[in-house]
Amino acid sequence: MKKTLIVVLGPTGVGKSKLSIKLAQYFRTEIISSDSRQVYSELSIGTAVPPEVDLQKVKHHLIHSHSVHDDYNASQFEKDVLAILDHLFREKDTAVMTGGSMLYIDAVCHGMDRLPDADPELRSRLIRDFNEKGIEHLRLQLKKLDPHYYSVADLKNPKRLLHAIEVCLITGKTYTSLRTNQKKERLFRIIKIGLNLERGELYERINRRVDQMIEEGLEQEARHVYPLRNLNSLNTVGYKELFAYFDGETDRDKAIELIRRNSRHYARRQLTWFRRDQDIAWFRPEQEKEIIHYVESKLT
RNA sequence: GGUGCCAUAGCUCAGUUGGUAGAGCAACGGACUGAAAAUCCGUGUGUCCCUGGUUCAAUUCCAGGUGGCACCA
Repeated sequence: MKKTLIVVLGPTGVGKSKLSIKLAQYFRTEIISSDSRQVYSELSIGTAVPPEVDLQKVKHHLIHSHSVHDDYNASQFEKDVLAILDHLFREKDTAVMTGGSMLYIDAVCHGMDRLPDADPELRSRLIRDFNEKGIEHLRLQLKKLDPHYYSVADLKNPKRLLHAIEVCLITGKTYTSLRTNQKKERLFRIIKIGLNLERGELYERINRRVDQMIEEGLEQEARHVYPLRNLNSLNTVGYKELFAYFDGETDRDKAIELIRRNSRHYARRQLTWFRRDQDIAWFRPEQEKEIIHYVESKLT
């Protein structure tokens, strides 16, 4: 029998975790989190890690598996998930993956091209150059290293330019030549379940969840990691806004309002990304029966 | 009940010496291959409260109405 990965995706706060537990229980299997921030063990409240009771019900993978000090990325995630699945599929026919990190989901479903690991020293040098000389400097460098990518790149986006440059410098090849634009073959079947709500309803849920996080002690959690604020892992909604408050740049209410807004913006970006994926079957989060029925119809 | 002020975008407001309007915030659309909860690009979405009058033309002027606020009774 062909093994199956059931992917539950959707905007933040829509109710993915709850449904995933139901699915995992129904199919007697385990859950892999596809959330780029829940992997960090220092973060719980602000990343909406499921409560301990839920984690007890079903085994979860890649939650609190790393530290904010670790360099983690989508490619590493792809490798980690494939290893977990390899192990899991020896015993189970299905597995559930749930989370909203778009690139991470695609890394598992489509695969990432083989590129070199980032060299921390080179990266910080390039960042320093960018800060001192501006984006024009990055553009000129890229134009020399990879004229083709330069012609199609988003020339206003420093991260994109910088990454292409570092890949060229490390490999001695052009970034273009390493981008295959091909889906990787997977040995398992993938079923994508998308959860969504009417926009106003979703925003209400997001706003309410932020208030709940504050009640549960998000401020204290953020204060705990405040000294590490420069780590990329802490460039995260729910923390960066509170850091600004701790710095005295805004007041508390303003910071909380910004968390709400930035969470809404994040949800929108997620929906934009998912919209173009034709493989997703969309449901409302409470349609458990319909979803199970849909999955079973795909399994036969 | 009387007098005065106000009514313009989802919100707070600006403006048009009469030629159908614009800021901030919010909102909306898009991109995305190893930092992705990141990063970047784009978009005013409007019965200018209603009805009538004056006028070639009214969101703007006039009258009445409705609603809100303030003060006086």
